Order: sequence, then structure tokens, then C-alpha cells
Amino acid sequence: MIFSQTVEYALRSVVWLASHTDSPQTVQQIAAATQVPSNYLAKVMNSLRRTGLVESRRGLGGGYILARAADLTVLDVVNTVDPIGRIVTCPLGLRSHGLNLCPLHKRLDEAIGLIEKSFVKTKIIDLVVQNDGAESICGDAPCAGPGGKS
Amino acid sequence: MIFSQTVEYALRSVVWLASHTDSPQTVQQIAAATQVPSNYLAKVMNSLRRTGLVESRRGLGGGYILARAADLTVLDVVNTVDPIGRIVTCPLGLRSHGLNLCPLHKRLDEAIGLIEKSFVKTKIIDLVVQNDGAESICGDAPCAGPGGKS
DNA sequence: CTAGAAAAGGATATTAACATCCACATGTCG
DNA sequence: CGACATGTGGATGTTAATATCCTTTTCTAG
Repeated sequence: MIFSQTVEYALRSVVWLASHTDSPQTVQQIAAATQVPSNYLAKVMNSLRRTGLVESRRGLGGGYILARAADLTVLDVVNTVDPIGRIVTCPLGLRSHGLNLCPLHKRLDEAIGLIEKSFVKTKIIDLVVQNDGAESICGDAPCAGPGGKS
Repeated sequence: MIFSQTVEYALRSVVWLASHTDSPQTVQQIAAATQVPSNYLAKVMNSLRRTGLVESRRGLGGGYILARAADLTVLDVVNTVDPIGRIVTCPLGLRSHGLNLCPLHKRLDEAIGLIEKSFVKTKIIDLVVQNDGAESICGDAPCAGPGGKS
């Protein structure tokens, strides 16, 4: 898999937060909605907090809310939990040749660059499903298709 | 890291094979040139053989040679050792909604698609460094830069 | 101040990726 | 045939990602 499980979890959760800005969302709520193990999600959310992507409040009525909601991108989230590492030096040790990567790594880095470019363009806010969204980040209706019945 | 270590190893080795078509290359030779643990490389080469990307010969004078050298692409290699998994159904189980991914996974899949597209366009043969290439897949001179001195 | 809700943080378990080692099969050379 | 070089395959070890559990801290309500 190209993207780690943790990236997947973090993105689901952030999208969920982006679509539930009325009140702080607890780890339990987010975990249930995004189908992520709650214990593990607690760790992920915590690291998102440390890098300032989300804010937390403890105690009753507490939970997580999105910080920088307006301009938060997919890349921000990805780079927090599992940074996209551009290839800047040849992984083969021989001589660090700076900008002169061999063709293979030049090509691989270009591919990574494509991902980076795609992710920096995508705002979290634009990934929010526009409906009641009670059940999942996908929402119910659109996920089941226009007909809504299987 | 976006690409697994195994992918990196496999690509280095295949590029090396593409640039050394005169005689079969042993695992030891490839391992030394590409700086990959030889024991592990043996496994990787074996799986490349099973999928037909390379051919092997045992015994003295044996080793690996590239099969399908002319049209082999980066994607072929990647998909052999660590397949690029397109997202075809929502990872959240609720209803398999086929082509109707939620915006998040639609976007992620598009990104994966970019990689796939980039990789299918890149032939291994085009990644070969055009010089003596005695030391590494990068070769010595180009890696150290035009000046050759650090 | 107490009770309870929730995040924070540490310790530990599980799993998969990565790596090593060894016995065996299969080839070449003389 | 014997000697040796090589890939093949199985067993096992190591490490990092993923996941679970428990205790502590911080908050709100009353």
C-alpha cells in the first residue's frame, strides 16, 4: 500500500472534524464514525494536536476541533503522521550528488512530487460530504449510490 | 516513506540488470553494486523471476538476466514486489458503493493513479546511466557531478 | 469539593516488513 | 564422476508499524 494505515486514519478523522464543527468531537465519536480503533486513534489525534492541526479540550464536553480549518490541506495531515519524503540525495551512498540524482531516483522523486503537488492542492474542507453525514465521512446516501437501496 | 524498501531494492537491481546484459549477474554482484543485503536480494530476485521479469540460470556462470528488456516498465517491477493498490471500494465498510467513492478516497485514488500513470510511462531501459557504470547504478562520474570532485 | 468525562501519556502486545541463515537443487568445468 | 558455483526454498531472527491497556491529568457540572 502506498499510504500507511495511520495516514488513512488521520485523514478520515480530519475530514470528519471538518464536517462537524458545531461541537468538539470525542475520540469515541470520531472512532465510531471513521471505523478506526479508538485506542489507536487517540494516539493519532494527539500527534495531530502536537503539530497544531487540531485543538483539544479535556473534560466533559471536550474533544477535538479542527484548527486552521479554512486552509488545511491533505498534505498537512499526511506530513504530520507520515511525512512524504522527497528524495534529495541518492539512497546509494557513494557520493552525495545533491541535485544530480541518477535517472531512477530522479524519476521516483518526480512521482513523489506529483503526489505532493496533488495533496497540497486539496483542502480538507473540500472533501466534506454535503449531507447529514450522521454515519460516516462518506455519508449514507451518496455512498449507497443515488438510488439509496442495494 | 511512500515506496517500500523492497520496491527500492527491486528497481535498483532491475536497472542494474538492464545495464549489464553481456553476462548473467549473480546475486552477489547485484547486491554489491546496488548496496542491497544479498540474502534479502535473493528473495526479491526470486519473486521477480516468478513473475517473469527476469530469468535465472544456476551454476557456474549463472545469475540473472532481464527478460522483456525492451518494454519493461517501472510499474511492472513495482507491481511485482509491492503492488500499487488502486482504491476501488470505500475502505469504510458501510456499503460497497463501487464507483461512488467518498471525496476523500476519490482524491487519494486519483493520486495513486498519478503514480501509476507515471510509472507505466517509464521504461527501465530509459533509466540506465550511459557510462562505464562499474560501481553503481548511478555510475561514478554523473553521481559526483560534472566536476567530479566534491 | 466531589463525581464523572474526556484527553495525555506510558507500558505492553501483536503483526507485518525486513533481514539472516542454512540445507538443498541444479548447473558448469575438468 | 568429483569439485565447486550458483539459485531455490524453508526456518528463523530483528525491527518498525499497528494496536491495546491502564494510569494520570485536566476539565465541567453540580
